[in-house]
Amino acid sequence: MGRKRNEPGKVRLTEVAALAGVSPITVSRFFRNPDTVSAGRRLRIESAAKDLGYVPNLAARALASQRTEVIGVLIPSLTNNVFSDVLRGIYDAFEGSRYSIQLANTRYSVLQEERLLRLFLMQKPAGLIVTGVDQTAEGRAIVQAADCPVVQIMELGTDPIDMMIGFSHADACHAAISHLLAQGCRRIGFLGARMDPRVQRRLQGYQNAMKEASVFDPRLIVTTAVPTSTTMGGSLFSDLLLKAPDLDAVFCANDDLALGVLFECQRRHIAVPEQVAIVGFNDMEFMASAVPTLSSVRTNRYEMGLRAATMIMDEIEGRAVVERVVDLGFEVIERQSSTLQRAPASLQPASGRATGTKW
Amino acid sequence: MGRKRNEPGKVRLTEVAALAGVSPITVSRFFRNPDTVSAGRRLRIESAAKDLGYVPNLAARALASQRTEVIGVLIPSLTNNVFSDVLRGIYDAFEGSRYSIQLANTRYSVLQEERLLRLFLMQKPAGLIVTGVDQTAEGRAIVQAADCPVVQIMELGTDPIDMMIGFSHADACHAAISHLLAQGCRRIGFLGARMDPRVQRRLQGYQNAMKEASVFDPRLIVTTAVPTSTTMGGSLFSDLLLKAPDLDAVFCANDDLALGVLFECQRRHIAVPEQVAIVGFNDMEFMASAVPTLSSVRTNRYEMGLRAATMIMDEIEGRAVVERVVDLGFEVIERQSSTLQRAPASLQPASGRATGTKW
DNA sequence: CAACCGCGTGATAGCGCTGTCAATATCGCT
DNA sequence: AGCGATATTGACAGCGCTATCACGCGGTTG
Repeated sequence: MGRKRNEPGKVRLTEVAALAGVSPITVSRFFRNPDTVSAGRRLRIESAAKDLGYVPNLAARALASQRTEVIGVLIPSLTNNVFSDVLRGIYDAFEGSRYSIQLANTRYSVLQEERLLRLFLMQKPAGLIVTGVDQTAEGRAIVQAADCPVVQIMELGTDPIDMMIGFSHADACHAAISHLLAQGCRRIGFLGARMDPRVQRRLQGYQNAMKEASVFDPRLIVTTAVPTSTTMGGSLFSDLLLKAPDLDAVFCANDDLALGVLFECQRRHIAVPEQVAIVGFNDMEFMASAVPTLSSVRTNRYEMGLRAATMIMDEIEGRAVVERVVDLGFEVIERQSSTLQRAPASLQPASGRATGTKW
Repeated sequence: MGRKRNEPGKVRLTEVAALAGVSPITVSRFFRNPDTVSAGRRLRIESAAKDLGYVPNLAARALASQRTEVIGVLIPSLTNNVFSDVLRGIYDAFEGSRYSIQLANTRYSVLQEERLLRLFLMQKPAGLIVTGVDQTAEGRAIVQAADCPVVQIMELGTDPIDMMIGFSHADACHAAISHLLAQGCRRIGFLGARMDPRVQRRLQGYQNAMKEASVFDPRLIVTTAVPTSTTMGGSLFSDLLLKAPDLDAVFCANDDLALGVLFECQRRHIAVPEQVAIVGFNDMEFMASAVPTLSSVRTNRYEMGLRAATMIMDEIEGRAVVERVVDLGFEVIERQSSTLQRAPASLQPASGRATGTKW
């Protein structure tokens, strides 16, 4: 009965301890906090471990210590480059730290998200980063059960699970529309793909801005549930032209769409910005090199990832995180595609940053 | 001495077993393989687990069973969308399976890669997916020590660690240059950024093709170590124009560069393809919607990820993987940007696929 | 009809590490 | 010299699960 013992050739803490002439617990301490071990033993342990090629067993460590150094990250999509920027920030922040990242993608499904959160829970993660504020009640409960620091990223909301970092998509879009209105545009179209919660909020910002200026017209809105792409930008724009041939500007909920609109304009010989102004969203790198250069709304995605990760680490390591809801703001980048002769570009771009609650 | 016992309120296998009126080991079996437990107990265990909100402890499972269900994935960059396509394939393949993915990025550094492999080793991964064939000897040793299925992706090589899936970058580039030569181009530039091993191999393919056609000229090559971007495409092209004002075509080692070249041509009023033909690499989505549409070399990135993951799972689960080195080939997609009047586009695009060894 | 098989179940011991507490060594100070 | 404070080390037990073997039971086999 029982299981067979300790196959030879296996290198455990015990083997290292034997070779170094110390007790196993001292070796354990050496790996966790070298400073607590005297210099002499430190050297002996170090060389013993190297000689034997010792590799710590993370599972045993996690079981004994009742915690892990795994940070769970939940994002809706791997394809959308918006998230790769955020991820880069997250990975950069954890780089060199003892934490490792477990990445999962929800495919924009809250049920999937729930399932993945449950999976994360089995690992007893040290921290969680989740996208958006639209978790199910069940999802929130699971996160709470994980009993670890949590950061919601990408958006802001009134009821954070724990911590939160993002910006107001509605306000950002509102600012972009205001810019177009200031340029004299009145028939401003809205193109949106995928229509995830954040794009919905941009649409809300658009509607508010248009209504405030008394130029709202539902025919100016064209959306699709299909994911964003450059080609989709072209076809949504074609649809829009049918519904509203008199339009003078287009706001695109993604830069991919904006690029597609630009190409479609080139194809149809529509002058940009003279006949149709274009503004995108996210300020991807290519926007600045297009011809004409494309206006967009800059969002601080890399910084968002970086700071979310830092907030998690601060919280774990007992450094009080005072700013638990961070508004990173945005900036409307005015380029040629939305700069009309009749109203020369102002030198100070409109930018938004939280001063207190929502701005 | 010792540690305090079993705090109450904690739900372990034992608690579920007690409520269901069976032994803990039966509950363990139920979770691992429900079929081995009789129907009556199965139901009792199921409801007991649900009532108590039981969550298995992965660390304990891993420690006791001496294995995990973690697949380690090493890629050089999160920003480069080439890898996000591969990743999507990998995630899709493991979707719904019991495996979870641990993703790490090497930032194109073999030392970093070594460090990350060592980290993976501590988790006793069930499988590894690594990018490229240029691991250090030390890195290969670590991978071998992991004693699990390994797939190298993105390229092919003569000495696989275990399994391999990719295509020949040199051949793919060679085919693209052959296409341009067939169109009558002779002064074909090469633009490359980052110059990682795969881009180096594309450059090699370019050089071979140009030399075979006796039109090689080192002044036609412009590269940079800086990462690729659309803006970089424009500036590399500007550099190239200074070195070789008489060029009639440009091959770009990335589609981002190709887009940048197109914009730079628009800016300088250079007619594409009449004055300068353009071919990119990877066939990103936007290439087909540009004006003019941009030629590129299609690579099967999504399928590569999908199949790499499948190979890993097959190997773990004992299904023999016979095709251990898979050449996915590529396809030169001829679009307007490289279709010259003097030589109308052939209806059958050049495509390459391995027939035996290297083709 | 004994021997045998296979299924479902349980008892036991152990996976490799760390939390806890105790013991000892070292040091500064009165 | 004597005392407490601090640094360093060790013993022990246990983290929650599973590998292994043992056992009972009904059915098949020669």
